[in-house]
Amino acid sequence: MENYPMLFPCPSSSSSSSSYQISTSAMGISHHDFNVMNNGQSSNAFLGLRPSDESIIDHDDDHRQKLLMRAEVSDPHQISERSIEVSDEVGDSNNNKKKGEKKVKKPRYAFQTRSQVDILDDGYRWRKYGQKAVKNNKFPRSYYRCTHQGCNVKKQVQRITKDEGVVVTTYEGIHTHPIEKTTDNFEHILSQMQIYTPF
DNA sequence: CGGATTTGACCTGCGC
DNA sequence: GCGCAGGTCAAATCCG
Repeated sequence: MENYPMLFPCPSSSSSSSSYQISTSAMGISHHDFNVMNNGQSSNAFLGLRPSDESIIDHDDDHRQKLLMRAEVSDPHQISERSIEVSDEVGDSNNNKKKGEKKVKKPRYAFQTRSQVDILDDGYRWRKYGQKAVKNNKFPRSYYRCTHQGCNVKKQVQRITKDEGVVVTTYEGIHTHPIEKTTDNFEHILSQMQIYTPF
């Protein structure tokens, strides 16, 4: 089984409606329930019955709408919490922009993880190319690029002021290559997360 | 020595 | 047009 990025926009969605395929194969999150928060309303989505399975989450046509998903690990002994934000900014496939052409934004996926470390091992190799202080946040935002040749995926990592234990990782673009480390990637992330207990 | 990181400068988009 | 904030570049530096 090859490993692909955890999330990617549905490529076959030719209409203007926005749907997303969630590939759970990359990180083996095949047995976790996802509670999808959408404008305050929640509905359940179960992602990835088997490692090769994909689920599609639809949402309505508001062009810049974001889905907020809260994921909880089913195992009660290993309760952690993370949320995934899907920013609906999928451009056309033509990324080489010429002069005067409108800039095409790539889809972005943001993950919130409760973790002591900023950099989670997601199986890809990243090179840092910038760091910037952001407004209303005492922690700087770091900018990374995938080091794989020809792969233009970027990610931003930022710890939030409101809750210093939470790291927001934003991915931009789609990897053009399989994941570089194939073993236990998601377990690795889980092991780096602080256990979250609501009490 | 080569690849990764740091960091100030520069670029760009956006709101006023 | 101007200023601000976010994003990127690239030279210097670090480090294995």
